[in-house]
Amino acid sequence: MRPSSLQKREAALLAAERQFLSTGYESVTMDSIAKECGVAKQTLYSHFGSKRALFLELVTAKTVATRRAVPSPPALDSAGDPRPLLRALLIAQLTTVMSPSVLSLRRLVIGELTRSPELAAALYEQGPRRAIVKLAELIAELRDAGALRIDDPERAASQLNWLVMGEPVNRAMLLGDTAIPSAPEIEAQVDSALEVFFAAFGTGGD
Amino acid sequence: MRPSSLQKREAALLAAERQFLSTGYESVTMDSIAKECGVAKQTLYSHFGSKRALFLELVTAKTVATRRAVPSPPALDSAGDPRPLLRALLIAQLTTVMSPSVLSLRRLVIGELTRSPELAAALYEQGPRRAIVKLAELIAELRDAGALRIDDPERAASQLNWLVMGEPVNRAMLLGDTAIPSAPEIEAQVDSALEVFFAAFGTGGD
DNA sequence: TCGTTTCTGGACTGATGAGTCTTGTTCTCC
DNA sequence: GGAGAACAAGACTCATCAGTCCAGAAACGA
Repeated sequence: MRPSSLQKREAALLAAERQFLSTGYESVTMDSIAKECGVAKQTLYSHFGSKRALFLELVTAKTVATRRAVPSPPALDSAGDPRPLLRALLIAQLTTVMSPSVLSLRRLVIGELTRSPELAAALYEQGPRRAIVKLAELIAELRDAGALRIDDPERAASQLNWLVMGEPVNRAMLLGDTAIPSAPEIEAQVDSALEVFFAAFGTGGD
Repeated sequence: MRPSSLQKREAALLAAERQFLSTGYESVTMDSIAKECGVAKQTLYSHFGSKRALFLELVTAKTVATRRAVPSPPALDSAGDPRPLLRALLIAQLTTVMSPSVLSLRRLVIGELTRSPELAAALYEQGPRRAIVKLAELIAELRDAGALRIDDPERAASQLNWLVMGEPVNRAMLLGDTAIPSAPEIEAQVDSALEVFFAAFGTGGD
């Protein structure tokens, strides 16, 4: 294995990512990928075997990379105000989801659902499912610390998650990247969701 | 215009709908549509002009048809319990959205976003946007009747909408039609959303 | 029944794109 | 410096598909 071989491989994945994410599977050609990353078409085939295989590898890698980009919930520091913790986590999650490349990946995978249900299932597990599980863990801790009045943390996590994500994700899916909210808008979205959440589940003040 | 001509046209749209919704735009051929509806390819072209035009007409018609399938909120009958009204409307909306053909349409349009942003924008307006506006109207009435404590009915409507729709829509987008909830599950989903909503915005009892 | 319009069936064109093959070149390691 | 692997460049095969063309059959209106 030549060292330059790996570089070419990375360059190919990068070009493939850009093209697949921006125009979908069908309308991308192996020639255009080869041209963009300055590599012979044959090299693509010797590295990945087929267009489909390249696509699968790309999407899988991107899915995993995105999962890693979402931070874990912060440790619970004694009995401080629970809201800032939830607020920070939700802002981080929403900001990650609202990035153009994550949105494109989501659109791409949804469009390919019939052809590659495994990709979509993986994205579901690594994305929203995982986010909600993380959220549920934090919510359960807060409940145990007496800061929330909640029966089913998992359900509450899902509700809070979609209270935050529903509108922005739906808009971005159908209206494109111009509908991506700014940082202050993201904060406002999280804050108004938390108002509802704490009005429903909060114990003490506010 | 021959009467049989219209029938052929309808048959063509039906076959096109089935095929486009189940496998996406690119992988459908004019030959396969012609074959399925028992019509010569030339007839398709004389009716619709091109594959793209057929697709656009199909999706537009289907979008409008779906909008019409969602019932309007019922009239406010004096000062009864507000919950059954919201409950009935939300169940109807969620049930409509959770039908296989509506879900497929949504997936299809999302996958074609780069190629046809107008279609996606139209779906957004006729679908979620419209549902939320309807919901906001009802919520505003309930607020005026003293049943809810709410500043911004439109925002509250969006929150309630995604409290109900978020989880099921996301699952159906990524996990396919096997993730469609049953009727009792739909009711349970609406009920648990309404619990949160009324805990946050309700005035009196409960 | 006659003339017109519409449909059929299938052949045809032209373009495109996945995947292969060939020839020669450039690395890397020994 | 030489052997073998990985690469470049591009020609080539083969299949598919949108859209056209045409000759004949069928349906319609008057």
